[in-house]
Amino acid sequence: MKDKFEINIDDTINSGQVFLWKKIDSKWYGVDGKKILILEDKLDVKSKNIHNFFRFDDDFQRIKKQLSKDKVMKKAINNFPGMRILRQDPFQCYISFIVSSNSNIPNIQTRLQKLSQKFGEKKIVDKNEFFLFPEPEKLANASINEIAKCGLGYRTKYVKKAAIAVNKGTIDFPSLKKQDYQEARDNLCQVFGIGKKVADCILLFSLDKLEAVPLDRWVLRILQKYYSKEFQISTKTITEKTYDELHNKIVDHFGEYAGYGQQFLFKNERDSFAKKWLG
DNA sequence: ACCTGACCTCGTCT
DNA sequence: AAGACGAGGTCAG
Repeated sequence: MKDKFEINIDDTINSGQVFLWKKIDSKWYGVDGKKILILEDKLDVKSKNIHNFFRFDDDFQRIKKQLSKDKVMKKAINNFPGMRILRQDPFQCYISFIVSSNSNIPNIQTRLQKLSQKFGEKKIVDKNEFFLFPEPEKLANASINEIAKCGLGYRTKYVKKAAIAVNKGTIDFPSLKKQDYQEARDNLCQVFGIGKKVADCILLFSLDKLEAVPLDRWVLRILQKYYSKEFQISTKTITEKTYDELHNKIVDHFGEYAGYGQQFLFKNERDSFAKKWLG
């Protein structure tokens, strides 16, 4: 209970999970699907939205304790004890990570802002203008040309197809939530433009699969740097096969909350290189 | 089955 | 100032 008050909003927002957040006069405003969430210094613990978004239903102490068996992890958690994994709107999360491929954070943010502005509903909150995240139907029916204007490059066709899959019901988020990790991931990977890394992001950040560990360039670097003995990383670029092998070893080592742990390692390493976060 | 290269775009660096 | 580089990957050959 006490722990709920120790959340660090800045660290949580700036950990590469979410992109449509903006700080205005010491308050964070963010788009989460069809909602605009407002985060003040002290979180409103009674708000159902906040409860859900910050995963208050998780036993964070237990997660922390289990992950801290590993020394490097323990240190990373101690550096950012107030950071949390968020439970995002699944469709927004899905599109966000599809457009994230081979990109950096400012770039991803711009794309999502443009998509929302073009296809999402306008909302005024506290005299500030926001755009809700577009409905699947809206993106599914948008022309390739219009989507391309949002600066998606070759990801344009991914987004269009992915939105169609959701609109048709081929991809159904509530069902994916009920499936186990492997099955849900296999299903997500059927979508054109979703590989294992992107699938893991969607699973971890919006579908309650805390054992999903997105293996990106950063995580590989981290593993090479601190875990060369535990997991021998042969290549810099990860292949289909090595992805699963490595993932299995990681879950073996860190346990069922490995995905949660990955976030701490990631945040810790990124901040030591002072990468750009959201403003 | 693996491995390699191409891929859109944008911000940053030189 | 223009050109190269690389960024939280994926797909096709």
